Amino acid sequence: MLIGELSEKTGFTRDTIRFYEKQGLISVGRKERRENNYKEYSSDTLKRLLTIKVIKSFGFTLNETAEFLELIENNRASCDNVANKAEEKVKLIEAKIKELQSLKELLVDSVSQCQTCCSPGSSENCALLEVR
Amino acid sequence: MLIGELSEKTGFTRDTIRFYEKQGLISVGRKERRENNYKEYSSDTLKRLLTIKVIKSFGFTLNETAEFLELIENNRASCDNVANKAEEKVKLIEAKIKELQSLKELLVDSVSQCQTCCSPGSSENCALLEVR
DNA sequence: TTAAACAATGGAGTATACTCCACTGTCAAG
DNA sequence: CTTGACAGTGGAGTATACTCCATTGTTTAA
Repeated sequence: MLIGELSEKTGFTRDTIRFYEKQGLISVGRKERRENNYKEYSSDTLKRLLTIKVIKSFGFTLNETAEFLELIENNRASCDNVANKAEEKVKLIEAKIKELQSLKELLVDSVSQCQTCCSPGSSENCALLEVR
Repeated sequence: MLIGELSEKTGFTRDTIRFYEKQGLISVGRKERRENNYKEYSSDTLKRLLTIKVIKSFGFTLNETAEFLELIENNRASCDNVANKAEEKVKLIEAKIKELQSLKELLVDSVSQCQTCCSPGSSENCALLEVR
């Protein structure tokens, strides 16, 4: 199929598919062309792109996705391997959540301080922005 | 003071200070130069950079920081204004946390499915990466 | 036939926040 | 005097994931 059809079937834009091709996530051999030089994308490529979509939906980056794809290609994407990577990602997410929680608390504290640090309607700049 | 001293006092690198200057977050007038053309940074600039540091520590972007700085310059950085912006940021953070929680759950669910979708030691690729 | 859509390629831009590089000039210490 | 650190400027790169632009060629439908 041509890139337009592939785009339709995968939900990725043509440009994104071209980008992935450039990044090496998918490939089209020189021989896989029509007479007019248009690239003929195989159903394997379609499947691969849909797999990419799944992996990305788990929050993995393109680089990480590429790693998964390599495991799949080598038939080494076992549940162990996948679960390990997923657990690592879970840890990163937990850390990020923690970080955001801290930031949120800092902001909430700041806001509540803010409601007491100036008299209402005061035209002074907020003391919270002052150097600490 | 020269940029090296300013860098030391603020914790920002020289390059970062130059970057902020280029972005317009701080400025040095043509007249504020030494005879050798070295920029003379005022204590006001020092204070401004330290304020930038505070605002950034609240999780605001450089663009948002610039908005705050403008409010401060115009003596309009009242507690109301600041609190409003902080509350907006809190909402964004809450949304992001929610998003990350969902992703985490998806991954945790996937991992636990992973432990039942293949028999131990199986050499098959994990079915979780299959198209859904 | 014509115009629009589609395909290809190469290159650059977007957003964000820096960071590095190359080069020239100045200053300070050995 | 010499060398290394510091200052200036302009330009480009890094990371990430696209997205847009310009141009040329092909196909399709009116």
